[in-house]
Amino acid sequence: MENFGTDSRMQARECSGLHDRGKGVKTHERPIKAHSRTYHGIFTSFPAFLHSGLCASFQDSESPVKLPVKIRIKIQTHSKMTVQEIISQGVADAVKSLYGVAVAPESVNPSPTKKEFEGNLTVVVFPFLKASRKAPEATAAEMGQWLKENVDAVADFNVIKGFLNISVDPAFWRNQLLSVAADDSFGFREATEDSPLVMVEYSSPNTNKPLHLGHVRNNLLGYSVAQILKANGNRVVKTNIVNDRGIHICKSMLAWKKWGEGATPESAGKKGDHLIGDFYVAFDKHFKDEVKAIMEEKKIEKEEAEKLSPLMEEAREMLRRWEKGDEEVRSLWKMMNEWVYAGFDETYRRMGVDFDKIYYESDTYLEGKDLVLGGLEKGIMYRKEDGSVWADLTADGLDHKLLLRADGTSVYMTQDIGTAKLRYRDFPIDRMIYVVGNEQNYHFQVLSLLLDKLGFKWGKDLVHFSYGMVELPEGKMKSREGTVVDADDLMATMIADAADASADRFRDMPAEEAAEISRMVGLGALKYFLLKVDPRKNMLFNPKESIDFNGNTGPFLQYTYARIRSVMRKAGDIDTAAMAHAIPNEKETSLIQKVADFPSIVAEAGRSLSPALIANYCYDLAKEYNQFYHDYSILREEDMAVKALRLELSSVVARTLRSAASLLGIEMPERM
RNA sequence: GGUCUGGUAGCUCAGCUGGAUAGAGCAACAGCCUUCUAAGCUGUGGGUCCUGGGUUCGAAUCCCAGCCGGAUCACCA
Repeated sequence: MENFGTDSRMQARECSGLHDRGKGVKTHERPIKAHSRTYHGIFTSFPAFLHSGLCASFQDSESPVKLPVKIRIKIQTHSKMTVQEIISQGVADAVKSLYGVAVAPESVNPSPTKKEFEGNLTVVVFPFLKASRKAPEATAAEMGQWLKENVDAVADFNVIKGFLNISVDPAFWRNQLLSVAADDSFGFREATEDSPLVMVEYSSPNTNKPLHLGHVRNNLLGYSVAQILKANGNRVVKTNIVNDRGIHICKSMLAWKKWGEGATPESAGKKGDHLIGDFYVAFDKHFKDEVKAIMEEKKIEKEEAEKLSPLMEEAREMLRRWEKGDEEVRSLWKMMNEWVYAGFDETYRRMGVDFDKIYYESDTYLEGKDLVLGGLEKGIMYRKEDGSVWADLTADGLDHKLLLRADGTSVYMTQDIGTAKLRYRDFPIDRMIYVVGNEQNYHFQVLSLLLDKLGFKWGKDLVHFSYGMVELPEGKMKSREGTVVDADDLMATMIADAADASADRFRDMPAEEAAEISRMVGLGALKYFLLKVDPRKNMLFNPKESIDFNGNTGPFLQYTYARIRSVMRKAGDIDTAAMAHAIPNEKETSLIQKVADFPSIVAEAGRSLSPALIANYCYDLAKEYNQFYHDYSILREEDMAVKALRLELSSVVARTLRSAASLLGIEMPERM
């Protein structure tokens, strides 16, 4: 059985040093186990982070809304209220005025009215029944009447059971549109010097093979989370820990020495990471053959035969030489790693992700030792008779954890402690987010505790952004033969498919522009496909069924954007003055309402670190716009005020779509 | 076995800080391009929201128990 969820673990057993955080692909095939369960939890156990200062304040532009006389003074202190905020405040005032009970406006939370009912915003009045001491219907009616009389924005209301549906004066929606349009950074919050400094670690590959689908999910999630945090006014440092040392690299190196015949990326005409990956596969093939031969010759079990393998012994010897700093091994290692980095850089560039600071495990793997020994002195750790050093975490509901072997060498955990130390030395970070697959949940739980004990202020609240595996249909994956869903291949396929799908449209277009659009669309489809689902969930990827370009997809968003841009090109300047008296119709109103939601979506995505939330918002907005586009003409509209309003609305929708998509790393083509 | 986690339409998924008749896309079927881009729009069919209890005016959503799937519990990383 091939299983990508565990291949590195299995190899690691053979010796030491394989640490590939960025993966996360496995076959659909499952081991037979009596009872087992999976962890897909995103925030392992550090909810404090979620409630700390990551939410945004937004809505910045001047809002010319008129406020009701009675409460004007109170509201003037918040001169930039959105329609929703006006209603929330109004409801709070209604409860106070009618029933003498104080309610926080933030707790009111009016929701968009369902399509089947009349109105824009709905308030559920059940929570106020205690205050009113009346039936739901009577309470809703009373509050509705009060709002209609006292809040200018409220044009009308209706009551169904305990639901108070409020119709907002369309003029307020128009003013909302104007205020959104005037805000160039609508939905985003600028970072200041005092903003929290957040470090996001993602990708984290091994240097023995190219990036594959699991890394793609990791990279896109990490990049998107960083974008979302930035949009919420955080200072963000994107980082990557490259596992550039260990037995796995030695295997590739050994294979290259034995069978490589001096091949280089240039001579082989291959990206460096792919070339190294090939040698890794070659090693494995020879190793397997060798083990099989030994098993037959000596009539022993596989495990014993593996121990006797001369090939593996050679690899181990190479690792020992590497650790001693042997010049020949080191220079080969350096050369081959350079090839891999060149290949990775190309993949990252194509994917559109980047890093502010890259750490290499060869630099950090010795770093944690001092901290552990320091912890030993402080009594945080203890030493066993054999000399190994442990932490006792039973008080926290976990086990004893080894930190230094009897021979004094480090383990994975120690390395991560060391890396944390270096990072904190380089950046005074307030928070740390590790984008690593859910298989490492336990590791990060322990790491959090240990860093906290060792005095890292962000240790306790570190976030393990834990995402699910990408599963492939049964039998599809043959890792040892190197037939993973390769990141470069996948991207190339998507782009080629996009080009095919667009062939007709590209006829009158320069080849260069056509290629650029295909690139955006192909990658947009891939990114949206991977980001629209809840990160916690395992996801199925069937390479045979290519990713769709229709329906709830990235290209759908891009198409909507390109369509609007096309209209805007034909429209010329918007007559803003004409718009002053336009009254939006029902559809326009609901679109404005949708757009106005964007800042709160960004804030919520920041709180819950959820690219999927952004993706779903994009889809809803595009869907709504397409309906509007279909039902109403813009350029042919004869009423200039209405035309101006529709243009402005279209322009704002396009801008919001582009902003939102940028949080997912998706680019918007001007035409397609 | 302990811990964690997922189970919503044929398929892929939203909804989960409790609110109205559970929503999309794909697939199937039926419509809409002399009109701003049909990668679009409209409609039809399709559901024991895993099961059973509980809390509540109200549960897909919260709690408990169970069933099914997965991860993890290494001197591997």
